[in-house]
Amino acid sequence: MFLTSNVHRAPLHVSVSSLSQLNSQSVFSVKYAVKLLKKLADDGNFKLGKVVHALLIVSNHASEDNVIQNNCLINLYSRCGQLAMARHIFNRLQQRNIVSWSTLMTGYLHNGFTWEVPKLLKDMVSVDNLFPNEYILSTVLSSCSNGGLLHEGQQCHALVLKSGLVFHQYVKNALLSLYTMSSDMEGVLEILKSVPGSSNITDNVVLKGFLDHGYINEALDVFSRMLSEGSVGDKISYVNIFGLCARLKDLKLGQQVHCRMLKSGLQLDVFLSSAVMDMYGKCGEILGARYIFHSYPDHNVVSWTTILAANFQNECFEEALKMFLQMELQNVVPNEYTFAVLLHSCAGLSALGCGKTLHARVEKTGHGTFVVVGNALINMYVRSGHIEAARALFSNMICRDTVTWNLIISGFSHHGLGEDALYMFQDMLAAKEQPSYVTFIGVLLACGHLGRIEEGFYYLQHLMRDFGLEPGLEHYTCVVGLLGKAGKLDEAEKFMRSTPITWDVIAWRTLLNACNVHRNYGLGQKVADHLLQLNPNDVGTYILLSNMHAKVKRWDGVAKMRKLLRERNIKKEPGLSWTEIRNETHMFVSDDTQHPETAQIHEKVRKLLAEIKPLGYIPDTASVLHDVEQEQQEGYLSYHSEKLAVAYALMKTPSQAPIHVIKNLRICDDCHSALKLISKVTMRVIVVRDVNRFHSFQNGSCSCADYW
DNA sequence: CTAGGGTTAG
Repeated sequence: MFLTSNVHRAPLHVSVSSLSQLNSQSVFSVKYAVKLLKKLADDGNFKLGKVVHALLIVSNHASEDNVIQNNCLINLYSRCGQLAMARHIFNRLQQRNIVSWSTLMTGYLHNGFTWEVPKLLKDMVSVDNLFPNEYILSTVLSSCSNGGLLHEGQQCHALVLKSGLVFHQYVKNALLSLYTMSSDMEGVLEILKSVPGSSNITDNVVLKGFLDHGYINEALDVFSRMLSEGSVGDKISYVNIFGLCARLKDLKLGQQVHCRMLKSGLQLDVFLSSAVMDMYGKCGEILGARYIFHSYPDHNVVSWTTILAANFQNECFEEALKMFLQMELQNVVPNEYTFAVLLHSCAGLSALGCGKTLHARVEKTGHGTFVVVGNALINMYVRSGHIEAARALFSNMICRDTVTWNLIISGFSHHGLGEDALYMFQDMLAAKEQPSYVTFIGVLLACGHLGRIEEGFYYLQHLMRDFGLEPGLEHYTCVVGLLGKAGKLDEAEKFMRSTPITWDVIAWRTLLNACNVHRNYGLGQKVADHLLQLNPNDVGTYILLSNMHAKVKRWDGVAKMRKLLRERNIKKEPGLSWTEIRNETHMFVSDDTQHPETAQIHEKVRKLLAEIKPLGYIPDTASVLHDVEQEQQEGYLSYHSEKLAVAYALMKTPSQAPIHVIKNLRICDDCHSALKLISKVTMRVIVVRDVNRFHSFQNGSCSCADYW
């Protein structure tokens, strides 16, 4: 074993056998023993450390009053994770100094016993009458921030001020960490303002602190100062700066930083490669993330989870699940974040079977008790249409956070369970959980479902502000939907014109949709014109407009829309529906003839339509453009993808089983009325997830109350 | 002889 000494002399060759030569008094100078012990402590070499300790005892070099050497021994044992031994030596010291205390404290801190460190400080002051120096204070402050000891930390701050050691950089940085830990960013700014001087470490502490607490402009300030001072030097700085780019979703900036990093010659390590992957993933550049993943092949759980997350964030859900299999083959053990990403990927696919398998697994491994996993499970069940499973999970959760509440509230809203959503919101307030920006989107959606206009406005104009939240575009769009659904179209339009905000396509389409449902042709045309001005190639607008023309039987309008679509060569996404039967996903395209059982499926659809005709089903030819761009054909309706999927599921599942179908577009009017009646004649629950919401068809009606 | 900053979920 080679130990390289940091002093100017030839490297020491130290091994157990060569140490036996040291068993004579002449070789063991005190100075040499200290150097040796320091080296062994730095390397965490417990085995050799013990040998040296033993030799010191045997050779009568271990005396209780050799303070420096004993401090080295305390350091050695605590650095090797042998805290009990370190404490034992400390207890037996005849003489000790402030370094003995400092070393012991560091031992407690690094071995996770953070709460013991302030107690040691108390003992040190009261028993030995020593006043803390900069070493002691920075260690105690670090212990307080690591252990979340806010109260003790504040007391230390008082000591720091008393001693005048704030101006010591180590102490200042430890204080900054403490204030960051307690989310007191104003306190951080205060310290930065009053204490001059900053190192790379200061920059990194505050950069990460600002980032974690949403102080983005302050983080950018730090970054630009680092650039101007040329101090973007080491890996940790880059990790934090990539975090900033990821947060900003600024791909250009991220690429520039990446270039700078490459030019500076810094080599990737597992932290840095994860940070770069994460940046590319969050900035929507999945290829960049994959490139980094392959260029630094020494992966751990975190870097694996990062690449899985990058795939998930870029909607490569299947790829994320596939890569997990590779991860398992490499014997990398997943953690709670890994499971959260996987469950969210299942949610993206509505892959219930896969989600359930993962659910069983996290229950078995114990990961199910982590909030991130619980949240991901709720999301997975919500998004695969099993709102009751989500409800049960929610009520069994041991600890919940804001996200948990947001998920269940918006889950209920998307499933048309407005009452449940609002009750949950009340529960959330009763549980003293702070509602967030996202919470109110779910709440306003619920108000929309229930037609509670006044209540919605109360939340928007008063309650949100009571919680210090400024309503945003999403909330205002919910209000447009709320007014529109209640048929107050002119008010909705007035609201849009009078609210000083830049409305997006989604908001205008919400109004257009309301005009469509309420057959307000005049306003609808106006809104559609505006929408087409914003985006002349927007397929969604053409479809809604055409449906509207059809509803008021303006066939010339329908024909015009089709002509426009053809002229502008606008291709519509094909309508797809899929359903999972016994862990297998079956995909259907409208007018599908690829499926091996096409003949039987079509026969089933015809039978179902014949069965519901006596209940009042009239094929609605106007909806056709929803799924095809060609001229409408007689009988074409029968082959809409969701009808095929439902028919197939009816053929292949037991008579009591609920049916779940996922669709990539909005469900069309005709399928909607057909499925309502099919749910009645077959006595089945049919849940369809379309792009916007869930439709739960049961006994002839739908949870969306025929408005979507 | 003793002290500080880094990656993954929404």
